[in-house]
Amino acid sequence: MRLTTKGRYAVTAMLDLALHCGAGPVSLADISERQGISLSYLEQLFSKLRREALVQSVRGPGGGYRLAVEASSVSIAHVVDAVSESLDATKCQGKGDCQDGEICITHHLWQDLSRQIHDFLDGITLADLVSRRDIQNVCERQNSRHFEQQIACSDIS
Amino acid sequence: MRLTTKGRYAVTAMLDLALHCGAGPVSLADISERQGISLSYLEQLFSKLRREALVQSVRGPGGGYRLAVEASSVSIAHVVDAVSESLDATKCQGKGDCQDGEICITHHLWQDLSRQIHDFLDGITLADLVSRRDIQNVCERQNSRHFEQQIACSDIS
DNA sequence: GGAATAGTTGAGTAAAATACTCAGTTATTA
DNA sequence: TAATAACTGAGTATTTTACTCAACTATTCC
Repeated sequence: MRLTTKGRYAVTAMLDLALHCGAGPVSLADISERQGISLSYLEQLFSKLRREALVQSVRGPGGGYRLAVEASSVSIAHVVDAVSESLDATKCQGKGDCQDGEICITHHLWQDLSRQIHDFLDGITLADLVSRRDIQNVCERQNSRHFEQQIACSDIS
Repeated sequence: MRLTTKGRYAVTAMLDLALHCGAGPVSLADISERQGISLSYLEQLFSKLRREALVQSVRGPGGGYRLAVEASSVSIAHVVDAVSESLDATKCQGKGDCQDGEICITHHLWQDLSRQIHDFLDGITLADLVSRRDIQNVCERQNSRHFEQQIACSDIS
């Protein structure tokens, strides 16, 4: 199992999208600047997020991305999964052939851990995060650095 | 955060130790054979486990390793930690300087997840695993492949 | 005392994954 | 038609993983 920059970036970008979706599509350039993620890397991640039907794209000037479904329907587990970071902690990806085709001695332990992590992240949606005070604070600080696109985080329902 | 082969191997080896500690020290060669882990790699891992005072070594013929403390006092979190796999899911290792010296928008989420994982693995000890029926079954199968060292898993209290 | 055993240490390394960059294309709008 | 911004695929530097190898030290048994 691994939760690295890729999964973290995907969640960060999706949350940025959810926080700024009040005024039409959000461009990757904006997300890149606000969240400090390379534009080219975002393009790769959003390619996967779009294939998983988590976001919709709008091309051309003024275009960008918007959530394909409501923020309250997007779980963090789904986002991490979409960029193909496995939340599975077992060696065998749950198949049970960890040691010479048979189950290894710690298989059930990692299986239990995987369930624990998945259940936790599946129980949190983007909407949950948007409504958190600590996250709104960080968002406002990020906005205040970019006057040209100052959309209050609290604009979003 | 990452939980890869390194952490899994460490837990597997420690569990093997706990399951076979009935008859004196257990050699890394035995663990290597039973669990399918390279001997040289085990040496590296046990070097760390010894520094963390989780195991004691006995040199010379008939030597090997034994648990330095009771199996009921060794949590899985401690073992994973000993081989320096971080269970922390944040980018900043909990410091809160994830984005240009300030907190990033998803910091608290990853912090919550880290606590979740840590609490889960800290609540499980080697003794807990030793007493699990499914693990005893796997252990017995592994033993039956090595007649020369057939010590029933159930020998251990 | 000498041989065998088994832990101890440090350096090195092949393979894989991560985290990107770059160059170019396509669709849309002003 | 020019500008914008999504889309795509190939390539690549860096890091990490998962080891190997070689040498050394301590202990036990004969």
